[in-house]
Amino acid sequence: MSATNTAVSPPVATPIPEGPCGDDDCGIRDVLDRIGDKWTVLVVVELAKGVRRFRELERAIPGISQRMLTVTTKRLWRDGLVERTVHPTIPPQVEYRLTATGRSLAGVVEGLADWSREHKDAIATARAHWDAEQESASPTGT
Amino acid sequence: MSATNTAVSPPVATPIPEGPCGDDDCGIRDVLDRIGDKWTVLVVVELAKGVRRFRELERAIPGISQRMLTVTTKRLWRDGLVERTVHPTIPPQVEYRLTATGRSLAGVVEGLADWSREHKDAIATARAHWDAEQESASPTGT
DNA sequence: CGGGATCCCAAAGGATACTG
DNA sequence: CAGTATCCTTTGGGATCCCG
Repeated sequence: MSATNTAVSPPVATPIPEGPCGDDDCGIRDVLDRIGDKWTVLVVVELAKGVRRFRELERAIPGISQRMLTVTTKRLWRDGLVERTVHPTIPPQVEYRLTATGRSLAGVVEGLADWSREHKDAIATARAHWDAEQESASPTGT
Repeated sequence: MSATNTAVSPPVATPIPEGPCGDDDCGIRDVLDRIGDKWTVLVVVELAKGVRRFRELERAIPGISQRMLTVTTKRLWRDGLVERTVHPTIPPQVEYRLTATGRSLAGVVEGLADWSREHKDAIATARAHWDAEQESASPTGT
């Protein structure tokens, strides 16, 4: 099958680059490649609250498409950050829960959220200020 | 070794205010929109080491294009995370340095890097396991 | 040196339809 | 319910040229 595009099936080729620390990278790229996408951390945060089924996650994370939820959970599962329990009932029931590694990630992500809450006002202010300056510096005409 | 949580040491006690964090987002999206791109944190980490000129940053961060460095630094500047000092000499000289907010972000990012270093092996292993299982579960051709 | 402006491509992600 | 397969739009970001 010639997959023209990135579908849901192949998360197969995602290299884990080497992170030489002490000089530049530190392996930060590695983390960001893992959690820097649009939904991963939200799923992790939600799962940090307890076991969730697919639908529950979908409802708990407003705006996520079911495709992205599938992709994201699969990726987390693959990386050993979540466990996936399938109950072969009808209708099917699948439970997701964080592994120990996943929980540690949730802890770190807390630090991010914390930082965000602390500084988001300052950032918004700085941004507004900057925008004002730029506008007065380069008036667009009319 | 591990900065499991709040790694930034806020000047005033921030005991996780109110509870938007008990329902969904937490404001994590906000952080990720800011640092989730390809270069921002690398620039922040580099600037955490001291004042840098444009060229110095470019050389310190292998792979970055000068356009992305411009975009990234400007974004950080706009958000009040870096200061930008222009020396109107010939040739021009522009210095970048982290603001207090920027430094606090660098601290948080340290937590991420920390987590990455701790768990990257486990993740790589889990991933290899997963891939093996999936391959044996859906043989592509043989 | 330190950018700004443009072009262009690749990847991420949203919408929808189908299945067990 | 819990996915999978496709299609299509949006965005990120690399390459290149030009300018003060």
